Amino acid sequence: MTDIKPPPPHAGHFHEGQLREAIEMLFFAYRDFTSEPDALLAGQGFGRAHHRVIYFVGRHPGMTVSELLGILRITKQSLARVLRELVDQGFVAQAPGERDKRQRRLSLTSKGLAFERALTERQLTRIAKAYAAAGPQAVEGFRKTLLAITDDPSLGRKGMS
Amino acid sequence: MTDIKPPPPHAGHFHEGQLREAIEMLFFAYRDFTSEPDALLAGQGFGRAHHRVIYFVGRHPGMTVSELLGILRITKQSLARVLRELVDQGFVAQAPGERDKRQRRLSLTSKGLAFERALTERQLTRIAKAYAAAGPQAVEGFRKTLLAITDDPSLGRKGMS
DNA sequence: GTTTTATGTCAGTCATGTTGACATTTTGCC
DNA sequence: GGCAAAATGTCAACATGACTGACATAAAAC
Repeated sequence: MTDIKPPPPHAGHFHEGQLREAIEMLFFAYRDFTSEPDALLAGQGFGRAHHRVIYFVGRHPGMTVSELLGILRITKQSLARVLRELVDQGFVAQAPGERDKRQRRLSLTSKGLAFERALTERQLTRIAKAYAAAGPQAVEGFRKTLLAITDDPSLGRKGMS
Repeated sequence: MTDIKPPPPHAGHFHEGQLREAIEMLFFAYRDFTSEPDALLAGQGFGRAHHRVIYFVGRHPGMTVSELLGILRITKQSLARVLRELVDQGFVAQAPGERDKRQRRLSLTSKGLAFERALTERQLTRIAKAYAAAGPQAVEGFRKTLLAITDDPSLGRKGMS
């Protein structure tokens, strides 16, 4: 009585079991995917929040604090602590904007760049192995489906200029 | 000098840009995917940890605490707080094992079952839409690739019986 | 010249994870 | 029968990363 459920009327033409499999795959994949850089981060007294900042600043050198907040979707108070530690310890550099001097343009120092590579390398390797094992056609389906799961793939990444 | 990097020697036959796209897609998809049930959870004074417990107990009625700990990969102390709240508020039931009376077999009450459906429905709908939009072939690639990203797809789910 | 924007900061709180130590009940083995 | 191991619970202390609310400053924009 507790495990046989009628399919919900809005589930489209997929079985609920297939959809639940996706829920669980996302949970397990993300858990494993994020677990690797943690040892490296812990060695520096950092956490995942630091990784995210380092990653996106490395990806978008010269980005503003506002842009970073838009990507991470956290409050500026949450970001402030993490960012201050990274700046104080010489991983991230801040520079006033040229046109708009209120902005603090963010970039990685060479120390930050080296750390970013060490952190991201583990994840790149994991993805590379998975992509190679799955094959190009599966990767295309992976990309297409994952983007469809995301709220709006264009926002929060490059859309906010 | 900061954004042109040579491809790492171990990245296989995919460009680093493609691999970084995957890193970012996983981040954004998972963030959006987990964001929806939060309002519902907050209304009960719960968080994501409660959702995970409710989800997996609903998925595996009669599971033991050890099995749940193995899936979630958190400490028993972390689980204890969440589980106690769910039991106290009548979402989860505990029953001693028949053969092994040390065990507390976990299951959802009818109240818990109703809440599980309300919570999971949002995520099922999201996946169903994405699957429908992407098509069966893309879904197959999605599954294959996501499983390859996961450490060992057989462990931590059904393999520990 | 006033308002808005970009950013920083202080203070308090909450959710969720951790480690370490210890208690209880039951099982399983000699 | 008795003792070790297992399944679970619990207390205490702590770290991380999120939140809200309030206020401060400098620069840009109208």
